[in-house]
Amino acid sequence: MQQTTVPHAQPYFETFLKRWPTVQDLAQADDGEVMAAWAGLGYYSRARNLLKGARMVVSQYQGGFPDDEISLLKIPSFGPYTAAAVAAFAFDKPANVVDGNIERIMSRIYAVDESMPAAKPKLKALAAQWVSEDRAADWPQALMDLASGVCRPKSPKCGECPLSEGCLAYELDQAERYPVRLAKAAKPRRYGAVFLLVSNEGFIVERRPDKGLLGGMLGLPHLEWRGDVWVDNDVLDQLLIADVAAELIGQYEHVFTHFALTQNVWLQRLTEDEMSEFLRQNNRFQRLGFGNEKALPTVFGKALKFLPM
DNA sequence: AACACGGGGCA
DNA sequence: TGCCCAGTGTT
Repeated sequence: MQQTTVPHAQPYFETFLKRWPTVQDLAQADDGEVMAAWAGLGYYSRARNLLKGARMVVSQYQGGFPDDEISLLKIPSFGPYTAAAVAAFAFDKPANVVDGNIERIMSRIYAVDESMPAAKPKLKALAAQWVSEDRAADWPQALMDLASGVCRPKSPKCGECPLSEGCLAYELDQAERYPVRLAKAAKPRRYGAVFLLVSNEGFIVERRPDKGLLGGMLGLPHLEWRGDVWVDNDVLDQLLIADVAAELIGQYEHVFTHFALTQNVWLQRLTEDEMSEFLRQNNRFQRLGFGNEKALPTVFGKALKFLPM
């Protein structure tokens, strides 16, 4: 769930456990199937690293997880948070489990005025004082539950909080001010054009390289997403199939972590023969049948919604 | 230490 | 519109 809300992640979690019930099953999974199952969740490097981690656990530990934080931390997809969380929740070991929730609680109890993210080391040190040898798993769980339900980012319910006595932010009547965050720089905007090369059976996609944005995912062909506005004539010069008429059928907006995208949607209708011929000459592309749109990241799923029914 | 990396829900 | 989410890996 790293950086993802529980309600968003939960159905994916259920699907994953049904399809790959054990770490051995996941280690043997097909990479493309795992990436497709992750589509829509975002932060796709997590899926690649989860697979790497599963394969390492099976090869190094014969499929049984190590139970100490130091060893867990060496597994791909395990960072400081996850290593501590697994040590505590799976093995009931004392561990300093610090996620965004616990950072918020600490910043309020101690009224930490240093701004995020610079304050993170200080908040982690403060959280260390709350690690308990007794009921090691219950303490971080209780703090996280308290943070999500009571010590919420907006409108904290200090009147219901068992820790309000001694909470410096509460005594200052400024709970909502913490954690202190500086205003973020405005998100830059980029512009692009995406191409729907469509036959009666499906449409053309490509497997994106493992590194970078949407790495390892299937994607639609598109112009590079750049900071300057496209010109339609330029787009027409860069069609993958030059001798088939292209029609501009829509435009949409999509927001990534570090930029916003305005994208035009271009449609080219192909016969089955034209598509087969194109695929024969362009190995990096493949056809995805209608009905499999869920294998695509959201930014491309949005483009397909412009297809006339 | 700073940056790259998705997407959805909510005020 | 901006914030935040059971953060990690790379530069």
